[in-house]
Formats: sequence, structure tokens, C-alpha cells
Amino acid sequence: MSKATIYDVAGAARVSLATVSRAINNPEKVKPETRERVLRVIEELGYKPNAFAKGLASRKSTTVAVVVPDMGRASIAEMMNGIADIARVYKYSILLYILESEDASEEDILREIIAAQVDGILYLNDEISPTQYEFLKTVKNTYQIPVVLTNTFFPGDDEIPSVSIDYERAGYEITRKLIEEGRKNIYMVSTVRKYMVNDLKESGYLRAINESSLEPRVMRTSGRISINTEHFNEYFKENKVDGVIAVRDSIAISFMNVAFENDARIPEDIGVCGFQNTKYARLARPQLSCVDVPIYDLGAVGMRLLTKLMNKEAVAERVVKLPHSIVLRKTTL
Amino acid sequence: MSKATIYDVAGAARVSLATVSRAINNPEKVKPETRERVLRVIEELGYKPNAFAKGLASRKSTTVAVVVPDMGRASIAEMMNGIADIARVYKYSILLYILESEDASEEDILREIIAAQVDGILYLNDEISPTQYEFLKTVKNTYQIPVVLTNTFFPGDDEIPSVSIDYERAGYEITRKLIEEGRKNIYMVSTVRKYMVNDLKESGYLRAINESSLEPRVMRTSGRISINTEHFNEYFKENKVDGVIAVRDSIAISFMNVAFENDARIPEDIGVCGFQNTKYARLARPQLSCVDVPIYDLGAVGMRLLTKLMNKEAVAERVVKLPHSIVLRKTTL
DNA sequence: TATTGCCTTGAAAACATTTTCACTTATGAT
DNA sequence: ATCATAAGTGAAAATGTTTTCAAGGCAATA
Repeated sequence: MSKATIYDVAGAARVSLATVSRAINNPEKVKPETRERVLRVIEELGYKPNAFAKGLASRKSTTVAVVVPDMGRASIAEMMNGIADIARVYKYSILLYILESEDASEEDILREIIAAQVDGILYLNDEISPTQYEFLKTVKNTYQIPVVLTNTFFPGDDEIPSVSIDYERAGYEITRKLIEEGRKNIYMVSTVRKYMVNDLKESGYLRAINESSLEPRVMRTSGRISINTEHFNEYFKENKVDGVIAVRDSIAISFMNVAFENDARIPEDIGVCGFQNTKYARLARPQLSCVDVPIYDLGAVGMRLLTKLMNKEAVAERVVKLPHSIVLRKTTL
Repeated sequence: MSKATIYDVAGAARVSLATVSRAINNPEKVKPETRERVLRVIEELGYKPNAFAKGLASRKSTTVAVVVPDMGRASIAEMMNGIADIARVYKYSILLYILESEDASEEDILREIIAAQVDGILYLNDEISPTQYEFLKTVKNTYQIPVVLTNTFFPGDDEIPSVSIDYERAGYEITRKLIEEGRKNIYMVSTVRKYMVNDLKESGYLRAINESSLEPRVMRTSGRISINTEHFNEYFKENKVDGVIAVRDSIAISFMNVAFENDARIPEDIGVCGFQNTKYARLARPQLSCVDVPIYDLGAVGMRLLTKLMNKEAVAERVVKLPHSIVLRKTTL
């Protein structure tokens, strides 16, 4: 009982292939009773059009490629949920590409994606370099495949549409909050690896700090917890710290643990803020104040934008910024 | 410069289509110098075989479907990393299906997967019901598509190969640990939703408890943090608790927070254990003791097993159990 | 009555590959 | 020298759709 083809359907419904195809894809072009009959046969036979034949003939795949750096990051994973929900609504399948493994160059992967004949590309890699961005542009232009950046963007160029939040402003706002609490030694804990979005958080931080003529103090850590601990311990020996803004919730939590070991009180002695509002922000003790980033929505809106592009609909704005908010819990005054 | 086809390559290399195809797929069947020439032309033209035509003609897609319940769960996301790495090695693409959204029945999704002509299915949904399992079997048998279950399995049937860990034994061992510390009122905190793997953890727990003639105490919570808190607070009013084993790290952490509010000391008054060893287990204060589940490996081994099945290689065992370990940190004595 | 145009349908081409079959040429054994 | 076998290649069929083009039927218009 393997695989009914369109021939089987046509035979059983006593019409031609063309009519079956039309009954499925352009129902209004076939007489209601014929359509009825065809559809019934399709149901009976459990017929589903072969995706390859369909793709080959129509030169459309109804498939999008989603390119992510590493699924282990909570933000990436949650965006996938938003992406998948919207993709389902518009009947797109998702071809997933996880960069991470170093043995394949990003350019190779993009070639692979092109060969797969996807209708669009959703690009979630936030370590985008100028060369990569250029390559993405050529993909878009020479192969005419729409691309949208989600939760990243490339500063100073909006040729490739993007959706993210205003991380610069968020960085500014959360820093202001700590300043308004009267903190004087506020650290920004960022990552050694260059992520586009973290750079923006940092420049928002710097703007607020400079505005108040405070001393900027930026520190970079790898994500590794043990290394963080070491790093942070140094700080308690040498420096006065009364405020910390981390670019990720997990880094903030990691810092708090060290602070407790050094008998610092939070939020009295040190105010701590994270970024993202993952579920672990609420699981922290005390519960973490942080910038709330609408991760799920980021994915959903990005995907929605891509569907518009794929349908050649007009899009109001090429760079969309979703609203964020600051959620104040127990690690600030 | 849009899309070179095999015709272009054949023309430029002055050979027939067949030879180009062979140069790519069966290099040993074409004379070295011809192959050389063809390959050089391919390089020059940046030719990549059209995946649809290839799939249609060869009746293979070199694509696998990965079916997951919800990408938001850390364990699922991390498994994806393992899956993707192995998939890349064997040159398979990943078509991702996230169940979650309720408007599509699982059966519909499987039909969609079949239409997509995937070569294999990796099924990570741990809420598998008997009907679903049956349907999976018919997919496997009538369409001849290999299926492997990863981090789940269906008790009492091994027709569909699976890879997971021995959750029953893990549940037993971690419970023993608490018993050996002299704890008498050990709770198992599980979920209200029925996950296959959580049931196994629970029966391991019960075996250990019964063996020692202790009172079994199973409690079920939704994942929601606020509800957990309420739940747990009840327990401190009414019950003596001196040990808690949670089916997820996050639940264990959530419990600890409530314990601290009720002035219980951990691990002195209450021993707490989680399951999974996510990065948040190390971020908890005190650091959480737990069963370490090799999540990444689960994904990788599952995918590897699937590749074997797709190549019709013999597989040594249909149900593979990966080793786990107990990592003792600060929430146990 | 003849003409126009729409609605419905089918035949066949197009899509870009893989694979089978047959043919030619070279190689080795007798 | 003859035959059998192997290696290398090309022509053409096959894969399962969509889409274009043409045609038949029928109603409306002149």
C-alpha cells in the first residue's frame, strides 16, 4: 500500500492529472462536482503530493531554512517555538541548520541551503561578521532568496531586513535604573566573543554611564561557569562593586553566587540585573531583575516577515524593533 | 548567474549527463581524467545538484525528520545539537517538526512528513501514547521509513528501536543515596502530565522506597513556578520532609527556594536531588546534586542509529541504554 | 444563424536529476 | 589471431508533479 500517486487519483476519479492538480491547488478552476469527486478519492487513497515532484515542477519548496548558532542557548531554542508556530500557519516546513560544528564553513552551509531550494532563509546567528553579511547579500540578490535576520542585525546597513529589539536603549534603561538607585561602581559583564547584540547592550550602558560622568567598567567573561567564578572572585578582592549588569541571565546568576560567598548583600550592597528574562531569572534566589526580551515573539515576527517577503507582499519597514520592558524583582532596590 | 544545471556542466565538460552524475555519485566508475575535468567545471560553475530533481529521481532525500514536543525544554534543545552534529557527518539534512501547537493533529504531521519523503524519522516526543505508537509502527512498516525513539520508549515493545538511559535504575540509585543518608521522608516530585521517562524515574524511586519499607510520597506539579511555590509551601506546613527528588532540575531548584523561605537547611535538614544536570544545576545555590543524563549523546547516538537503519546496516541491539551517573554536589550530604 | 467568449477539461511539455541498457574500445587469456 | 571480459561512456527512460496550450461545449450577443 505504498504511496498513491497523482495517476492513481486521476484514474480512480476518472479525470486527467491536470484536473487533479487543479482540484488541489486551484479549486476554483474546476467544476464543483468534479472537485468533490477528486477530493473524495484523495481522501480514500490517503494521497499526499510528492514533495520533490511538486518542488521540481513548481520551483517552490514551501520550505524555509533556519540557521542558528547553537541550539543549547535558551534564547535560540525559544525562538524556534515562535518560528515553528508561524511556519505551520503558513504551511512552511523548516529545514534546520546548526552552525556550531566547526568542520563546515558557513559558506558551504549556505551553498547547501541554496541547493535545497528553500523559499527563504531565517538567520539567527548573532556572531555575524562583515564577510558573512556580504555573502548573505549575494545569496539574497543573485539567487533571489529572501533573507531575514532575527535577533541580530548588521549596523549601518538595512539591505537585509531584520527584527530584533532595541538593545542599545534597553542597555541604557537598565543602567539608568541602577544609577538612579545611587550606585556609583556599575559593571557591565559581557562576553569575550563578539555578539552583535551584546555590543549594543554595552553601548547603551556606556551612554548612560558617560551621561552621569561615572567610570565605565566593562568586563568580559567566557560563558564557562568555573572561569566566571574565578574572574568574579578577583573583583571582590580588588574592587568596589555596587552594581552589575550582565548580558545574560545566567551570567548574572553566576555573579550573584560569588557575591554571596563574599558576604555581599543583594540588593543592598550590590544591585544585579540580567538580560533576557529566561525562566531561570525567576528561579534565582533572590529573583533576578532584568530586561525582558520577547524571545518567542522575535521568532514569530521574524518568520512572519519572511512569509511576506516570500509572497512578495509589501513590507512596511525593513528593520523592525519589538518592544521590550524592564522587570524589577528582588535584585534591585 | 542563476543556477547552473547538470546540462551546463555536461556541455562545458563535453560529456553526457550520465557521466556528470557518475562523477559526483560514483566517482570510481569514471576515468580519472574525465572525472577531473568534470569536477573542475563543477567548481568553476559553482554547480550544486538540485535537491528536488535528485530526490525525485533517486527516491532518496538524505533528509530526516526530527519530531520534538517543545523546543523550550533544555533537554530537547541540547539533544538537537547532538543530532545535528551527527547528521552533518553523514550528510543528512534536518526537517524539524515541533508538535506543541495544538491545531494540527499528530497524525497530520506524520502524513506531512511522509509526503516530504524523508529517509528516516527521529522521534523525541516523550508523551507518546499507545495510539501514537501504533501509528508510528504503521508508518515504519507500510512506508518502510526507519523510525527511532530518542529519550523515550514504549514499554513492553521494542519493534521501534530506541535510545535512552535506564531511568528506572537512575531513579532507584538516586533514591538509595538519600536513604543511605538516613532520610526517612523522601518525596518524589513529578509532573502532572504523563511523560514516559518520568514514570520510569518514579518506579525506580518506588522500588527503593519499598525495599527499605519507607512510606512512598509522590507529588505531582505542573511546571509553572508560581504554582510550584504554592504547592511546596503547603508541604512545609503539614509535613515533615527530609528528602526530595525532582524529575527535573528546575523543579528541584524551585523547591529549594521555598525550603529556604521556610528556614530549612539544605542539605542538613533536607537532601535535594534533580534530574538531568543542566547548566542550571551548577548555577543553583547550593549547587544541585543530580542524575547526570548525557543529553547531547542521546541525540547523537539516536541519530547514528538512524543512519545505520537507513543504510540497512545490521544493528547490534534495538534498544540501547546509555550510561548515566550520579553527580554529588552540595544539596546532599 | 453566426460569432464571441467563458468554463471546463485533457494532452503534452517542462522541471533536473538518476539509472538502466546498450554500445564501443581496450585488456587479457587461450 | 580469437574470444571473453571489463572499463568507460552516452541515449533514453523514469521519477511525480505543475503549467501551458488547445479544444470542446455552451451560453450570450449581434
